[in-house]
Amino acid sequence: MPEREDDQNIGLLLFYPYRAMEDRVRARLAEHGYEVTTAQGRVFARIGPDGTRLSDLAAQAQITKPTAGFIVDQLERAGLVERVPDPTDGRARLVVITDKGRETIPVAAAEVAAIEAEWTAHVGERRMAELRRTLVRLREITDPYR
Amino acid sequence: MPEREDDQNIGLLLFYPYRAMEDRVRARLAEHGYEVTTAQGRVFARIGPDGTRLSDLAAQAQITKPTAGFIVDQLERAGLVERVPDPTDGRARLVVITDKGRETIPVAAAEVAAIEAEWTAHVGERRMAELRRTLVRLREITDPYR
DNA sequence: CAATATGGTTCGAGACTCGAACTAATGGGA
DNA sequence: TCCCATTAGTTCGAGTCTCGAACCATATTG
Repeated sequence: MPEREDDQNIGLLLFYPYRAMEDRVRARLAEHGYEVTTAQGRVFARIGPDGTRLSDLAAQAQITKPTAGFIVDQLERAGLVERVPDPTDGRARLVVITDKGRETIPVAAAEVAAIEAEWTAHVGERRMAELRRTLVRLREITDPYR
Repeated sequence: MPEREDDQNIGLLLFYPYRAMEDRVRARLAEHGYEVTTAQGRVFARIGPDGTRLSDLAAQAQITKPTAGFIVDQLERAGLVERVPDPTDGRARLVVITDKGRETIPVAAAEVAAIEAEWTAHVGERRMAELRRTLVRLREITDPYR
């Protein structure tokens, strides 16, 4: 993303807090014994409550099916997810979160909440609420899925 | 970054527009014959007007020195940057943008401007200005450098 | 029931990243 | 002046991430 001149480039500005959050959530999970890489986290975070197909994970994370399969293999070896047959389609399998995988969710959520609290303390309630609203709006035109 | 429940997780929300921008800038550069990968772009974007040391690039991009060296090797082979001796320190070298490398800047800047215009059209002037202000504030506590 | 489409996997290769160990030059003291 | 801890950068080996192309199995369509 070459681009210079006054680092107020909004792309970079979006990146800093995103990276900070991702790094801290990963660090927190590691403290609790869950060694999850960035790539694994991005896939894992997109698994729905009732499981999600590999193709859907790939589409939403904007990675190819082989890449998604590679990541799911790792998550499966780590015991965080498993592949079960999709009852509605014999070709498909659903990637579902295991009980062990589910344990990570409150840990991650707590860290996210802590970070959001810090950010709110720094910029104020109003700005944080506004930030969230604007990002939700932007998602409408920047996230091809949903 | 495992975390679910209501995709209003602000980490993800930051990520969507960031990714959209990065992808489009890269695509635009490719159209103009500049094949720059994500990793290369992130390093290139941090080279200052008078050149920057490898260690500084690594620190700012939060990658290790070997990784930064690997990327700079590629950019150098592509003719976009070169390493020149640092006149103030015999151990160091400055990574500087070549004339060819400089040609990419207006191309990327134009695409960034176009995207910002689209975003502004979608959320409004006021919200965009507010978004930028808030992100600048957040950078103060999420970017260890600067 | 053939033809096409869809869900996933396998294969081979390239890009990215790191930690550890190393070389070269700097900058303080004794 | 000379030694040595520090800093800038590279080399090495290994592991992770990513993709395109080719492939298999099951659905779906006409």
